[in-house]
Amino acid sequence: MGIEICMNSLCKDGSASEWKKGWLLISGGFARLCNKCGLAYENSAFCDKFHRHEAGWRECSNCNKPIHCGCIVSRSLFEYLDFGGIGCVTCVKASQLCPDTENPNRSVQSTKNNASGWYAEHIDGRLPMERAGKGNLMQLCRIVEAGESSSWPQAQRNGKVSCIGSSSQEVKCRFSEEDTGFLNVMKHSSHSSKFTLTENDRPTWESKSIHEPLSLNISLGSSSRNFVPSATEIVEGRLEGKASSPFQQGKKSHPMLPKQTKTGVTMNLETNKGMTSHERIARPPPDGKGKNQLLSRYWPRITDQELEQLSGDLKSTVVPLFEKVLSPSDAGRIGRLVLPKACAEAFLPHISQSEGVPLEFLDSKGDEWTFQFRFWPNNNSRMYVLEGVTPCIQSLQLNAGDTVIFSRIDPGEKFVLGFRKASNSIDTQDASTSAHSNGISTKNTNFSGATKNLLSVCSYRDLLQSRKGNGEPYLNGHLEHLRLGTGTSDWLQTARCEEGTNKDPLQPPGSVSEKKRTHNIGPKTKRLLIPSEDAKELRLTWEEAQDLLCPPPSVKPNIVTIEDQVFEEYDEPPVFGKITITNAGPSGSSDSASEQLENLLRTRKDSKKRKIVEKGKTIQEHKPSGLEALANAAVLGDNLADPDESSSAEVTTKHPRHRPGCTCIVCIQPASGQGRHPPTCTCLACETVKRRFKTLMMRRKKQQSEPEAVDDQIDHMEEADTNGDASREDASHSPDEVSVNGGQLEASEPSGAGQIDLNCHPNHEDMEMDTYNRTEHES
DNA sequence: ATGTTGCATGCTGAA
DNA sequence: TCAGCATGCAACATG
Repeated sequence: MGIEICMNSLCKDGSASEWKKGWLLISGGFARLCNKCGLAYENSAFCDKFHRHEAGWRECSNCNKPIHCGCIVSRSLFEYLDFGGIGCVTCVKASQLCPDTENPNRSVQSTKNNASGWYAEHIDGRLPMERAGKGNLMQLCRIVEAGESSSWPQAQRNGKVSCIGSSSQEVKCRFSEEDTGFLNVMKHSSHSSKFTLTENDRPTWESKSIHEPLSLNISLGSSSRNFVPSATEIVEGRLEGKASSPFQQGKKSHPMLPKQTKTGVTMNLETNKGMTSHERIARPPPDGKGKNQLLSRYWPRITDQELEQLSGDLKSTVVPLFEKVLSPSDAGRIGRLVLPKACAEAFLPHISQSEGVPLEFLDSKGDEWTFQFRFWPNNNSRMYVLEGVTPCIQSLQLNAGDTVIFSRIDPGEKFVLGFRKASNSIDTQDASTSAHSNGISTKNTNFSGATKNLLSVCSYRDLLQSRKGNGEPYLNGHLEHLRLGTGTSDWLQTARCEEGTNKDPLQPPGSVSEKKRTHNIGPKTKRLLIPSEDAKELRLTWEEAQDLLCPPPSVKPNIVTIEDQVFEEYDEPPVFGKITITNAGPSGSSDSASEQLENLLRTRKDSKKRKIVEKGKTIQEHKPSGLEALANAAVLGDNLADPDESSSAEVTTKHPRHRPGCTCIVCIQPASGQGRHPPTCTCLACETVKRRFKTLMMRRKKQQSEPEAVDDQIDHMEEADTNGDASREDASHSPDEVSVNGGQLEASEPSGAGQIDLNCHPNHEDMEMDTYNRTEHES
């Protein structure tokens, strides 16, 4: 260690016998001061004594006490004020603990004077207790004393982390919530005069020592009655365990202070950026029964901006209560949304009868809904549900995995049902277990007519942008497809646009029917993009596979009936690979792939019924096999051509796997247009079928005699074999059934299925020939 | 046949 | 170990 000198640049005394701690250093630790300078610092007279003639002196806006701003020595001795100017800690403290009734116009909304520095230090994990500035310590102590902090449990502190994923961010979030506690403690009870401190105003050790006993029941973001206990409440120790009903408490509530919801983090960001925070914060629940037991997963995660906007637009307080990730059951047609018991008992009216009570909700579009809030007896307990939510869920186009945010309008007894869309299953999972679900809350609540849009998906997009910019990893994969303007107006505009596109809440454009939704709950089934894994799960009947075909653009098909089955006949091979939903039912073809897929799935049921009806009918033997092969080819991808043809096969746009002149069963569909082919028909199709049947029979005989030789081939045709075997085993099936079985595409490895031949796969031929054989014999 | 309702069951995560 | 909750299911209602 080198020679120690007083860190007062005007002193630099290196011979002091006694040393004192000075101000908190940016790099950590404390300034080392000689006894003389240290005493000056302790007496808050350092700048007065040593910096008297330097620039940067300002006066407290309240008491006019001169403070040397910009000096590290005095950084903890003042706060910046919202409306400009600074306030010395004494005045700040006074305004915190006593509602400013004498000077309501003087906002002491504090931002921070040293935000970035400390913040960065926190992020870095360098949080030495001893780094706390003296003024901060004093300030904190006063606050704590005033708030009887000893009675504050720390229960809520555990939820601090959830909102952010990385460790550093956890720290960040932790501070934010703690700060919120602070904010709440310090805040004024009116909009015009409130004072909030942010993390940087706190000594670092606060988070480790004093905060340990601190409770953040007073939550963040909470506003009203339940959220923000007044200083009086704090002093009286009524913060904790006041399990009075929210409604009861509401009567004594304070107007919500939107800005007070800013957390330390938020404040930091805002201070630094001059803009409203987009941080999505897991807000500890407001005061309410059992709030202490509320799992953090239910903490409402709502950005400050959203909350501000909400409150501003509503001209009232919106109190985020809790949120819940919708389960399939919640989002299903049953119309019952299971409420977390703790949340229900904490924030919703107490109900003694199972029938419950109706509760009025405003959804994000401003629509009013009335849900029955009730419970069921369940294991000597209760299970709380909201009944009749289906229309609302539909209106908001919510699905399993999305998050609904329950808020309350204050004053008033109405609830606000916000939501946050889940972008994918990851979100769904995470959202249920941690706070880093980062969907966007999209809420449009039209109350006063001007702006009905409140929290909404759009705001989530906003968040996305801001956070993605920060490289928040947990946002990856979340709503990347969403874009949002950066400002509130954009946000609202977007929300309104969204609203405008959904004039009919019960039938939102692009929304699937209730039935479809019921059967396709969850993000995965809603995805337009079907990854390969999912695609492999797709199983098509030959009829459905038919939908994968469409005529060449310039070709008009002839209608051919073969064995009571109607075919489209093309002079040229059909284009392959596009779902056209040619027989998709009343709606016909759809524009979007998802709708088409849903139509496809929907019609599958009809197809099966049809097959049952048609059971027993004979079918032209080549027909299913060819289509099966097509179906297989459609799903299984490349290299499906016959080995004999694969070498020369060239993918064309008209018929990707069939070269010109291909004689596959599809390409050679009879051109007679006369319908049913007689058994003696010698058309190309029938001749081919017959020829292949003979080939098949020969191959079978050969297989029986040389099973091993065929096994090799089978190994390369696993998928087709499965189908073929199934067909053979189920010889009693009707041709249609056989075709169905054969046509269903197994989720096989592409490599293994790559040998399926559109033209004359032996096993398929086997199958089809079986069918054909039976058919011929039956006829 | 389909939808609704009330409850039971079993899994999961928290204590 | 147990409470909470997602979901199944039977009884009932409705078309």
